[in-house]
Amino acid sequence: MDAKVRVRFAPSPTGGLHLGGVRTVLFNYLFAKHNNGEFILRIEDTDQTRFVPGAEQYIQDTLAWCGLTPDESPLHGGPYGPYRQSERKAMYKQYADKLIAQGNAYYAFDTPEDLDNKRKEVPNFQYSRAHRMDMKNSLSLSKEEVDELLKNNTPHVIRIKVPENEEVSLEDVIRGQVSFDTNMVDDKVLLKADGMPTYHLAVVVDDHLMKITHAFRGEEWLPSAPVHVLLWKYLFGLEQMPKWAHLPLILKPDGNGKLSKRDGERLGFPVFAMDWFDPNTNTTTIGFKERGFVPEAFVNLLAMLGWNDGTDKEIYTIEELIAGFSLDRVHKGGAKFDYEKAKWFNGEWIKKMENEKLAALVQPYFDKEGIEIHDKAYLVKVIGLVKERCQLLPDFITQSSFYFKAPTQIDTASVAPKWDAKKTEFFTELAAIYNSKIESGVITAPAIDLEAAFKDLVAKHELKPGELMLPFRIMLVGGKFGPGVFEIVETIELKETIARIQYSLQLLS
RNA sequence: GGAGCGUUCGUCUAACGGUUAGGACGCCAGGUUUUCAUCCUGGUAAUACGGGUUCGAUUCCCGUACGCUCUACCA
Repeated sequence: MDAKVRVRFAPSPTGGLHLGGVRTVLFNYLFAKHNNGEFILRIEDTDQTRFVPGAEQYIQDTLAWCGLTPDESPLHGGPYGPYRQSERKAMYKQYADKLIAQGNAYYAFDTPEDLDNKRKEVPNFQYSRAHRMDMKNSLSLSKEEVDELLKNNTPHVIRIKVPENEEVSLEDVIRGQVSFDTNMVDDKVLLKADGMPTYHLAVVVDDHLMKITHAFRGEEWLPSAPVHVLLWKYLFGLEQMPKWAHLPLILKPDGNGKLSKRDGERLGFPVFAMDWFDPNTNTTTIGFKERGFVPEAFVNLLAMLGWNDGTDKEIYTIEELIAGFSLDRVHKGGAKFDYEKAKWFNGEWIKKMENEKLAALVQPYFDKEGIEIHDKAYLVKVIGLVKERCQLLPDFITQSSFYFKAPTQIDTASVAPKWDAKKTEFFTELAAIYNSKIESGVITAPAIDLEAAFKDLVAKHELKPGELMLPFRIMLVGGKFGPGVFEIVETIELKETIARIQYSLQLLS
């Protein structure tokens, strides 16, 4: 009973991975690592009609970005492969056959049209004990008829025969005991006409074959859990069944309901982990990564959606999450996603991150803006100067581009009304002083010295510093934002400062 | 319609059956920053409702309401 913990994330490759999906991965991962177990990625691609090229790669890339690397996967391989259900197709049939032989399943020959008609005819139709004898299957037909149909390769499915008047229950790790009346459960299809298993069969067979000890999935699966429990009972025995945990849903911020891609578009925030290009629609949906989230923050904020360790701590490294994670502190209720708080998490992580690491993450955004970085060390320094005012990675562009090139837009409107000849005179002399320093070999000076010199000059001109500071700032960065004025001067150096003073003086004259 | 699950500030959440129901985000006010942001201080705001059980219910039980999920040869 003390088998090694093995968990799996089993997505179907149909599109981008959204918040809920990544959080399921995360909880799997944290649980596995906390218990020194293994985390497996299994691709559930049994529905050929919904297969989307690139989606599997996308899932692997997303896991890699988040740092939630599986121990076994289609990419990494492993002792229980293949890890793609489409490649395991041949394995499932024997289990379906076993169920038939045991009388726990039966062949059904109804066409999709038959089913459609029946659903129209009978209100609230369920393919179950109430109606199964009205349908065309190996329970309602004679043995001869069935043999004939099978011999002729008549398209058919295999359905589970749900027993009558039984109570099926499972002990959910998060929810406690959950019970179902089998009279309310319908005869789900197990093996489709194309020979592929449905999720119901595949999940049970693969979890068994892959020695899964704990099965986590979204709460939306709870209603079909009795089918899975029944299959475990018929196929492998209940004592072999993994422990189930049905995770709470991530809800849309306004109103109720599961968070969807559309909500993100409507409200203006990402829902997918990374950019997802859908080849069918030829559109790209923005991801958290591209919006400027760092993976550490993304993982951190997801962990806090439905779990906490009982303390007030909110910022966690992945190591701390692994150490503290426990399923009995996972919530039952769904959590509405709050983008404002998500950004706060990212801001906290940016503040806490090494400048060098940040520089590497920020560099692509500068490249995209066409801002050339000649000196890596200079970028690292600038990042240290502005990081506490950035929440998302692209904020570094607006907060620091003036360190690399002169602002093109100068907010002269904020200073022009109070501008006069005395100020022009002041800045002209300031530029001249800086120039003479350059001529004597000085490139820059410490901010405190620059400030002292500036104030001396202000006094000499019989002006007030308050009147000059804002104009100076605007000359340097273009607007009312940014770090301390003299820190900027120190960093961009005297020559560049003079150029910016002169440029603005022109605009103001 | 049916089944299952859920419900503490606007949001994320804490609280052995005994707390002035705590923290965080947001918002508001003040301070720091001669800008903005950060930061600091303070404020705002919640146990869905009704019955039990109990000396005492946010907490346990029942009911109601509301919400969600599922109800496919999709997962």
